[in-house]
Amino acid sequence: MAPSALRETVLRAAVDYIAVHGPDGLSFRQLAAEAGVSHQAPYHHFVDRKGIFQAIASEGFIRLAATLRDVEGETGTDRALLLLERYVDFALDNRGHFRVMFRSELCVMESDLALQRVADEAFGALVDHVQADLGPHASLTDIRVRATAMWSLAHGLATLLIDGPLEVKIGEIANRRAFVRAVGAQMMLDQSTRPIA
Amino acid sequence: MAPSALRETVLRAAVDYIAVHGPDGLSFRQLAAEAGVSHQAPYHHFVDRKGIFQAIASEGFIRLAATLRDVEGETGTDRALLLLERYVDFALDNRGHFRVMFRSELCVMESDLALQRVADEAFGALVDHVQADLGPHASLTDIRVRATAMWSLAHGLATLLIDGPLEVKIGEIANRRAFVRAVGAQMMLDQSTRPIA
DNA sequence: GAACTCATGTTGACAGTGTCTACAGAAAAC
DNA sequence: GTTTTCTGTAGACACTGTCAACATGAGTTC
Repeated sequence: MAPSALRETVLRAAVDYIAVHGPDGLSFRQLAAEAGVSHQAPYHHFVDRKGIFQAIASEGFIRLAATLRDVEGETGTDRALLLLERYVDFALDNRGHFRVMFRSELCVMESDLALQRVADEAFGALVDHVQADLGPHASLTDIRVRATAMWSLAHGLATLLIDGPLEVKIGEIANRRAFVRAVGAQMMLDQSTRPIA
Repeated sequence: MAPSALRETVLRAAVDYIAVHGPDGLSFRQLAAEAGVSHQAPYHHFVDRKGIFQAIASEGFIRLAATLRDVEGETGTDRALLLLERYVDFALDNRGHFRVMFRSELCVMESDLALQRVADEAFGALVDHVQADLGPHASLTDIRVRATAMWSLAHGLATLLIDGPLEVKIGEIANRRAFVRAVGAQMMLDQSTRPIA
């Protein structure tokens, strides 16, 4: 067996489970059983039950950072819409990771410097885009506010799509991409160009 | 003892616990012990472990609906900003509820029609505001998109403030109210009136 | 008033869980 | 060649949600 193949096996199984059932019912012993090892074997790869969540979150933030860094758009609005779209895509394509990344009870950032660093990387990617958008003379406050606004919109939309009652409340969403773009445009285009009812 | 005083006691204790530690580690037996009853007594008031989460979510949606219905603002922007502010306030003042309300693994809407109804009420309050804003000739699509955008922004911001690494990433937020308003204004004012860097 | 129902509590048992400790062998380091 | 480290096993512990059986007392029905 390749070095730490068990770690990889267990990690994949955990991510898959969480993507479907959420993180709460995840059982270490069951993961071990599925992997065909004793109930204690996984603990040599993850200190804790929390350890596996930290690993998943870390992987998630690395992917998210890469996703956001990849975004390139001409104008500010273009870029903003793309960022929103990619963020939501990431969340839906990586439910198992996304559901863990923002749960402070599961993966405590404070105690894990490495996790903190990759999370910084992801948020840094967003801030860099905003900074490039607003120009070199933007105040720190403006950057913080705009970055938070964009992040909130994207995060809220992603969360409501994954866990929330959005689709139940709002009806079937035929074309998700188009819907996400419309939501983004609703917020990020200036009023004059918005389709007014 | 008043009728179902135990139910109330356990419910309060659970909400308080969740507000601090999150829902995952919540132990029925511990709640029972704290209330000074046997470990099975609470099960006469909540069918399940999930039952208590459903009860908490239900209470939360009722409060949220009332909060949103109370909002009255002159212009559309005024009202939108107020809705955002109240949503975030609600989340921060009712962490115990908020942390449960949007976790589909904890409280499955599909199986609980009453819960579904109160959740509808809350989202309906938002939609009504949007509808009043956009006027009687607004298309259903426009209403859906705008309501989703506002809800996403509010929900994302609230989530990031409660559970997420926002404050860690963005630095100390001296005046939360002002910051929330600034984030809202960033998104909801038209470009011409935005403070451009 | 007697009998019955039902809500609310009790106790005991069960399998499943995370975690601790102790131990075994194989690979790597010295 | 010896020692240390990595990766696995096994058993035990307290704790959990849940099931079943039973106690009790208040209200209802006849």
